[in-house]
Amino acid sequence: MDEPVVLSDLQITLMRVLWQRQTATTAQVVQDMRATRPIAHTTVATLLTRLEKRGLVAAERQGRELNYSALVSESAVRQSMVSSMLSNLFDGQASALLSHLLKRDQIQPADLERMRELLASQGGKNSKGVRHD
Amino acid sequence: MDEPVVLSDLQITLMRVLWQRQTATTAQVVQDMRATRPIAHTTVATLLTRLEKRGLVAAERQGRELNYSALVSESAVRQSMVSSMLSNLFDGQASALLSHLLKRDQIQPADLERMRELLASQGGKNSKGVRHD
DNA sequence: CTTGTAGTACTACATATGTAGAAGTAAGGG
DNA sequence: CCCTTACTTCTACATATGTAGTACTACAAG
Repeated sequence: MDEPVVLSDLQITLMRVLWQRQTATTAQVVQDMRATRPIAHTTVATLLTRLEKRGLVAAERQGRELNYSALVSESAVRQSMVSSMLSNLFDGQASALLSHLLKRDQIQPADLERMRELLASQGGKNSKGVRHD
Repeated sequence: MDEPVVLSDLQITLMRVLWQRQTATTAQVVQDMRATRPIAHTTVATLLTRLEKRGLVAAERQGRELNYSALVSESAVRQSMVSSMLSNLFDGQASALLSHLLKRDQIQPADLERMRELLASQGGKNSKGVRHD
């Protein structure tokens, strides 16, 4: 297993662009990121370079442009960040996290419904068919 | 509302000591933190000073010692960290987070049961009895 | 008193991160 | 061909963080 991947908010915002578009040039990343907040082209370039140095994204030359693509999956990042938060703040108890969610975050009714379904479908008392993707 | 409180893992580890013991001297924090990993007394002192500067803990002189106590609740920290992660990684969908938990983290059966109870007690209003079984 | 002990305060340094200007350069429009 | 545009690369700097040594000091044990 690779080490846990910890990313800052900004880095996640950037990675999300790469996860959505399979691959993206710096300019495209910039464009998407600007949907949220202003940021300089060079800033994004720096971020990408650093992420590349860290082995989290791959850069491929396309003429004079660079085409970036993610080397870590969104799922993997979620994995390490969630489990880190879980063990750090909730004693590793998923129920504690859920409890917090229910108490503090206003959840859309539809979302709540979806959560119920998820739990229902997730093995009852005897969840024999353990599957993972 | 205060700004969102973002803490590093190490800082959380430290805060947890303060949350558990109502109040603690540097030495006590050091002791508790050493339960997990080695760390120098002065390092902890530095961390505490910085957290104080940030207004997250209060220091009270007790002779030549300093007695620290938390100024932010664990709940508040959970709040900001969870909601940040939620919006950053899960599009703000609690169900997506839950789904991830169910898929990727191995949850104790008892914990799973507890989660079901939580959801059951939560939204009687909107649950239209959509049962899956 | 003398001295070790333990505590705080100060200083230091490496790394990560956010931020972006400046310099260099290739490519397209005339 | 020349200039503007669009890119990358380099350099720079402030802040946060992890880590801890050194210096100073009060106090307890002889």
